[in-house]
Amino acid sequence: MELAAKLAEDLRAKDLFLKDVKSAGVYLNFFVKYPDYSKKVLTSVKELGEGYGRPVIWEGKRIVVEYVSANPVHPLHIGSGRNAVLGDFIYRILKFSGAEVQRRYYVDDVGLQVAYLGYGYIKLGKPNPPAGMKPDHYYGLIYAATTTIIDILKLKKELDVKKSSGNNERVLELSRQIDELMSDLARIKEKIPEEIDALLNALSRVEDPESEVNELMRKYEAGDKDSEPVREVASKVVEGIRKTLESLGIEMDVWDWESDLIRSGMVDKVLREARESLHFTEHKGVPALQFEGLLKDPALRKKLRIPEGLDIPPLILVRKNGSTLYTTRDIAYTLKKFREFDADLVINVIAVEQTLPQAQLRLALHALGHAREAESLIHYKYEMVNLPGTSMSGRRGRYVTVDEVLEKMTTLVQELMKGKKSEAGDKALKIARSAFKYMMLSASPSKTLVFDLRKALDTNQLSGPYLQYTYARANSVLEKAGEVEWDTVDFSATSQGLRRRLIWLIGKFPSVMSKVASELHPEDLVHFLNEVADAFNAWYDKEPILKEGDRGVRALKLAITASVKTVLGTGMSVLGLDVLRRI
RNA sequence: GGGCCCGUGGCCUAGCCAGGAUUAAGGCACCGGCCUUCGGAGCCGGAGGUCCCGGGUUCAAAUCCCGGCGGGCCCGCCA
Repeated sequence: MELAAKLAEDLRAKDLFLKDVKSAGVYLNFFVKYPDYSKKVLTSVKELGEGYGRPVIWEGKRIVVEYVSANPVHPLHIGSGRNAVLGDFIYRILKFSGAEVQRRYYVDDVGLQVAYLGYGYIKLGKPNPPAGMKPDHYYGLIYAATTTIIDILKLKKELDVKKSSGNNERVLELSRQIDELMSDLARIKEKIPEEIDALLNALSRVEDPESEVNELMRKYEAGDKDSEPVREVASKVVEGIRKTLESLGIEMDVWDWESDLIRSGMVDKVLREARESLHFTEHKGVPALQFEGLLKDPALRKKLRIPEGLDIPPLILVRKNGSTLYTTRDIAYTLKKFREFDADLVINVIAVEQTLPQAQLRLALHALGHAREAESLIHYKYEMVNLPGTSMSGRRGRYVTVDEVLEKMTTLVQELMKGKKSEAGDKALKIARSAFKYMMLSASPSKTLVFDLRKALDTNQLSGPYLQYTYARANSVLEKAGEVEWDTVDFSATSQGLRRRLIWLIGKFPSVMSKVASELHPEDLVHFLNEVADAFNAWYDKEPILKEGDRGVRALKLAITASVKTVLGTGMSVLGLDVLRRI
């Protein structure tokens, strides 16, 4: 209690827009000189404009953000959509905060998944998509069909064996699994019936398709000519993905192909480094790194942000057939990202399910002598996006694509815009994609998202457009008003009701932004902008702005409106929502 | 089995890390109002809560600690 009184005394002595400070029990009550504070806030917004609220915490840093990086085997689904939207937010907030930022997409064309697609593609005689179907959608179906058929054939083989051996329990289980896959396949077949028949026909004549896929993968990694179609089909899928990102308003600076990385010799170099490392081992007969020694050091664990209870198995570097594994290549790729951009920090936006390999990656970097890179590699995690009832699966063709969500939302927005003073063009898309991004940004990344398309398309739940609408409303008032007469603003009229609250919120914006920038939590900014929009709309309804008779008060109201517009505009553009003067 | 994450009115989401002055906040859905005035994609009012459960720490717990329960994810020569 005495401490509070003492503090009050001290604070009173300093001049921080404070009228008075009183202690009340354990609390300190601050009384702000509202006219002075308001003047400071509003003129700051006026002078700094779009720079108002710019945090300085990343000033001068060089940062690489890797995001999306979906495998080139199917279209972007809404899980990748969450990744894309979050990654883009990170790019924007870092850039706004003064960092040099580079956006990279890692095309994993060397892995097993692309080999499956390439295999099906070759078996079908390298078909082109039918007219009107995007390549990523078409080849996504081929990919799902190929993996599903191969799995069915494999299970059937086992079923035959188990039947003759009389293992009834296993027979039932296998039959059930096969039925499930058959129904997945039937669903795919509705879209590409001819291809499915051709694939079934071709694959059922192959003795062991799985090992052929593996062989194709090995050849591709080795740069064998026979495997060229793999790159070809992956490129077509990537082109489709690029289009989807474009319609989301998301661009990349660099597209890195994993196969190029291998051809550059960087992966070989990593393998040589690994063999010389103290942590090198043979695990089950193949080269690996083991981290037991490193994990015993609590200080290092902390530096590398290895979750406390996490058990880290050895990292296998090379398969028995000589091909490398994803994380092995990712070691080389991480070094490439650091070097090519001379980066202080590399942020990987990757789903939480990859926590373990990302931790292994940091440990491996450290083990190979790249301590700085290991410590400066951030895994920005986000939780999964599931569909009501099920989870998505690329291998089975069970997913909701970003394209179809955007398309449906755009149509919906167009309906709503009918009869309004809507200008044509891509405005409906801009509103729709902002609504989509808003959904992805408003929930904490640490929460699982259940994506319900019906809810996404519910007109009344389009909260992204609410911000756009409020911005357009403020803009409209200002356009009608002409210039804000800053010299005549009456700052003494700032202390009541909603004006006071609005100025308070506007003044809070810089501290909100620096918290958001340091923690990279988009949801905090989303909620703040909602507060601003709510306060502005309530105020707008209560107090006429343009019709205000008192010149000084009118100028004040316009200054507040202009500041709200600036804050909303800056906040929305950092989130990646389209800022529209009219909607 | 082990590890990590999540659990807040019917549904969704803030607040939790840095415990107090928020009477637990906002949106959807629900009920009732507001278009002769600056953009009704809006505003005002109402109803609706065991902050998953149980202990503990504290003057004070949605918030911290321990133990449960429910859901998601991981524990591959997949990524």
